[in-house]
Amino acid sequence: MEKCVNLSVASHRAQESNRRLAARTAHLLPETEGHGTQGRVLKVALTMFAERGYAATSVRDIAAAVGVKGATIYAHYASKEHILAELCRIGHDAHYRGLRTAVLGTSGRPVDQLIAYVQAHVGFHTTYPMLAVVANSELHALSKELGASTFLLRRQSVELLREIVERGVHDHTFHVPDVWLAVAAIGGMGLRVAYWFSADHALSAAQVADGYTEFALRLVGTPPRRGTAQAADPEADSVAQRRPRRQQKHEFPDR
Amino acid sequence: MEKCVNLSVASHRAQESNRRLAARTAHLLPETEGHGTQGRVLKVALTMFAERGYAATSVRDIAAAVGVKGATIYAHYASKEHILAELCRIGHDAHYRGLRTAVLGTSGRPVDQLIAYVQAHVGFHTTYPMLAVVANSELHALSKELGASTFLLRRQSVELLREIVERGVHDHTFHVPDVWLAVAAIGGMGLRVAYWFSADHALSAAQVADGYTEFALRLVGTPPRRGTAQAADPEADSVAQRRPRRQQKHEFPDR
DNA sequence: TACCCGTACGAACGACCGTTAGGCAATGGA
DNA sequence: TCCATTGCCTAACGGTCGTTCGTACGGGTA
Repeated sequence: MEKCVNLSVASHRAQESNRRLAARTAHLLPETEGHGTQGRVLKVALTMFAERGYAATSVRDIAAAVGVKGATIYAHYASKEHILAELCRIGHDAHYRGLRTAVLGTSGRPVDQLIAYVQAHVGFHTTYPMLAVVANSELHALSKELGASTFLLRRQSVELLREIVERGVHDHTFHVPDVWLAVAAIGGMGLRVAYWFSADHALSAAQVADGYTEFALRLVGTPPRRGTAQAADPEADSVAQRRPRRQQKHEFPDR
Repeated sequence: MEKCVNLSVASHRAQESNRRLAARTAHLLPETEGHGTQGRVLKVALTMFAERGYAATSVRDIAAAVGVKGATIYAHYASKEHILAELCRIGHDAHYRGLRTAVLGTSGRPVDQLIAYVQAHVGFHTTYPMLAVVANSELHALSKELGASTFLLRRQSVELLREIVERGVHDHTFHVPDVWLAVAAIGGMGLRVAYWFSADHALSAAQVADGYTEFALRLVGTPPRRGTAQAADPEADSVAQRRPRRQQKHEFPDR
């Protein structure tokens, strides 16, 4: 046993079975993807925070991967925590805006809104897995001050789903034992997608989104329109039986 | 801005909105709960790993909370990673054994097995939230050698659910667009319970387990026997309409 | 009595931590 | 040509990290 095996070294040998998430490439938002050193720092930090965790990633680690010395980081960000804060804000902001845009672009019926919400929710987690992992599982490392705007966005995302479910229950299209429980279940199962999904997964992002949309509709107790989904055949898009086709691509680029 | 604000200090000021999990008391298994220093180390480490994360918790932090000096920890554990390894192993072992016992105590019909599985799955996450959080979100910090047995247990837990769903699809009681997707959704939504559930939650552990069981049954497309769940009334136990009553307490102590 | 073993300690090792200070070269507008 | 700005550097500060070493105390055993 060596004298001093430190965190970053230990994390480096993480290989396959114990990977934190399946995705291998950091995907930042197109409009946020800067081309200078500052943007590269953000992208590298995203990858490392997602794979090793915030606390296990040092400023020098990020700098080395960017191709710069540690001190240079501080010419672009006030502190390591500010980098995390920006990533969390970007992630939750994109997430919430995606949900909001999708939901607002529907008829207004709770069923349609739920479909749009889950499509956008799952779509975000398949398109930006690393952003989702960092924004969700490193949030606790953020101080109250630096995380304030992020916490607000997260509350709004949950609240948006809660209102949809509540309205669906109210007009008797949804039937759930408890509104909050359904919100937690739908939100939670979508969140977990970020950990196991990757571009080379057997299922495409659209298939995952469609499958989870079907699951969410069943979860809230909506009666199936025609038949129910068939097993084993990935082409059998059961959601298409309820709506003409998956609605707009909810602003996330296709893969 | 101070000269050197370090991780442990920064994590200490995490207060409310950004807490990693809602639970406040570490709950180790009764049979694992040692009374000596070794047991106290395990319990304290569980709390700190759950709240701050493995990498953000130092050996001296644990020692101080136990009331002992850092060097003493090494009289009981070979390394910090060995503590994490033991916690992960305990957690996944209890989880898998709970699932297995619950499923084996049923009639053998996929519906009954799924009910038993979800009850045990959710029950574990409400009873041992900290153990679940550590065992799941700190797993990536474990080396392949120290985590081998844990990785195996996790694969077995997922495989158990996969077989249940597969058999249900095969005998036409379940109808899902994709078996693996249903497994991921059911497993994932249960896993998230550990993060938001606590003893003083508005919903009891039993209500959460029953609600999620209902969700899982709907998710796999089982036709409702009589009516569906009613909204807003926590006493309306929809699962009870399918089965006489929640089956045995699947070996987790009641709260 | 002599011995051992489990438990706990202070001190230290060497590496790494986040962060700052100060300097140097290139750039571009006045 | 001068000057301010930008971007990056080296070096260092004050700590903390995981871990080891040598020691000491206390109780059970031979």
